[in-house]
Amino acid sequence: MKASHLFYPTLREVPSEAEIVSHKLLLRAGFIRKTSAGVYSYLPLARRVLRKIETIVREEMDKAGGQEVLMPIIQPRELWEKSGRWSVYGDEMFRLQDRHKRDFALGPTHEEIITTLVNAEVHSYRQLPLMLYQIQNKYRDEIRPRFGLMRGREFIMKDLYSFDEDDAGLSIAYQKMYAAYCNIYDRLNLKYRVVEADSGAIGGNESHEFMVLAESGECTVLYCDRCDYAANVEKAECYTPADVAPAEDLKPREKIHTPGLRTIQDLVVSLGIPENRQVKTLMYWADGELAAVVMRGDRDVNEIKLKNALKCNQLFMADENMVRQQCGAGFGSLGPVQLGARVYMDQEVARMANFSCGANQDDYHFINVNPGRDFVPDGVFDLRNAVAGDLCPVCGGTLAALRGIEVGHIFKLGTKYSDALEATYRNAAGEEKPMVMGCYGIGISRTMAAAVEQNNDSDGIIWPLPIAPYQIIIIPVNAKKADQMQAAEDIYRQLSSEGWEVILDDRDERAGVKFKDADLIGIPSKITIGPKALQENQVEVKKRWEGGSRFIPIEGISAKVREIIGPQLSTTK
RNA sequence: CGGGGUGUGGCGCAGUUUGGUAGCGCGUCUGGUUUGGGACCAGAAAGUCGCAGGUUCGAAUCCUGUCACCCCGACCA
Repeated sequence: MKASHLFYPTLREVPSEAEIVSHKLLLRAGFIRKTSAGVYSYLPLARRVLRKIETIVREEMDKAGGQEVLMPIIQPRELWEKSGRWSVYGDEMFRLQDRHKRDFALGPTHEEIITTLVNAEVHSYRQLPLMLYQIQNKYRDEIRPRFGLMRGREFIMKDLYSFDEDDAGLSIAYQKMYAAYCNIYDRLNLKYRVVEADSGAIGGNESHEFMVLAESGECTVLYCDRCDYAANVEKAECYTPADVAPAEDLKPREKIHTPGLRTIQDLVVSLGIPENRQVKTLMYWADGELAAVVMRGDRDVNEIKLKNALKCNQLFMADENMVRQQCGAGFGSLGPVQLGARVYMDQEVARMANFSCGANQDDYHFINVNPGRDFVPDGVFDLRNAVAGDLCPVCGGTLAALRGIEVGHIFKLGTKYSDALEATYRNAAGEEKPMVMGCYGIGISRTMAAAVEQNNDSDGIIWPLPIAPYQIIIIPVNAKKADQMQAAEDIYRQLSSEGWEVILDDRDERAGVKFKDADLIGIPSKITIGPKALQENQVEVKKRWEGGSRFIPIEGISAKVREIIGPQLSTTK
């Protein structure tokens, strides 16, 4: 491709809307343009990258036994009523009406469609197992779209759905997908980790997330330094050794006057009580009932764990006025001792002794409170977020934390959707059984952003070779010099004919401009044709991902290029 | 939805407090000089100041309403 014809409008300045590096660079390098909040156009360079990611994903899905389909984006309300998700999905679903005022949704996901399809066509165990997948746009009216492609309202996603006779079949499918996903991220050349995850609203039991590691990641990943335990912070268990008892004598409880002191920090500052000797009490509204969560002062509540522990459907922070009515004190003065609500205690608190907490009376706190003696909780669970430094729940090693971008997520769904949508089959014994399902997603457009997030420098993007929009860019230093252009054309034709994807920057720009653009758009290797080297029939080859360059003779350039850049990749458009 | 902020040539911004009919840098176009890391000189084009109403002799500027976008939070691939 000649740069003079390539549509890649680069920007010198960063559009003010961009916050994170992938968003800034994809805009600046002419890969994407925004149409509306969370909705983007993909320009030619981006299209090529997306296609390469898709190709790798497709190859691995096919290899694992998947078959590609294409399904409607516009989906009728009835389908979503059947699964019960028309109301559950709420405002996050884009909804529209046709001319007859019939309701439709823009598909946020395709469980309903695919299950209905399979239900209609699959009736016998002889037709199972079955793995179908699609790569297409999905729509979620996010509360707050942000970070460019990272959290869009329209995004490209691969979803594969597996249908099996039983749990054993599902496990096989799940393992195949797990392996396929590892292959995919290996082939994409991205640094990632697989973590245990909560399966959330989609349902099911076992679930793993694939996290591309990057500073700007929205997820916190905890992993063990000794074994291969790794989990999303939402899921990571906090391991509390059972044998550790409080190592101090219990002191008598005292009520102290603490005018105006409301926060953990207030008590640290005014009374010198460290955060980890305090307990905080947070009030939740769980399925219409007030629930207090009691936790060490420096910890954060994990609402997913809480929701799972209480087995409730709806959970949100309680309103202060309501709490005051029922408990007699405001948020900053609550404690588990004789509280007018059910008390759920984080397991860590059981190991604490002589801590301080609110006295359920404004401007008063207790000190030297002890669980068991001063109050008995209605339940003790693991309710806090794990943090770096915690003990590994598997081997007792130490957990460390990393930031990650969730680019893939695999679930065992079980029979949740097949029950709701009556996707059944006849087994060998002639019995009617629900199919056992799994679903496996990869954010394609998000993966592109994640790749940039992980691979960039102050000059721009550094595409991993397997997904680079082009692999080589040829830059004649001066487009007006016929000998340079001639050499550039020759090399361009030769490398292109050998299957390399090459840009020839034939624009009549100064060398600096061409170098800057080449670096910005992140082409992995650059061949510069300058006057001095050309006299000796040489050109300069430079890799985007490392400093330094080398001069090589034009004669026999293909072999040299292969040697320097790497073997020609099989990935096709 | 709550809190904060911004809308002014393609991009980044100033001007708004104190009303007088729009300016800077980058980019674009023309000509010339340049040519190994975002050149220089000369000239030019391009803006209903987000939109609608109002106040005023006069509104980018004041008032009312409205829309869009960004950031923080609750939610999520």
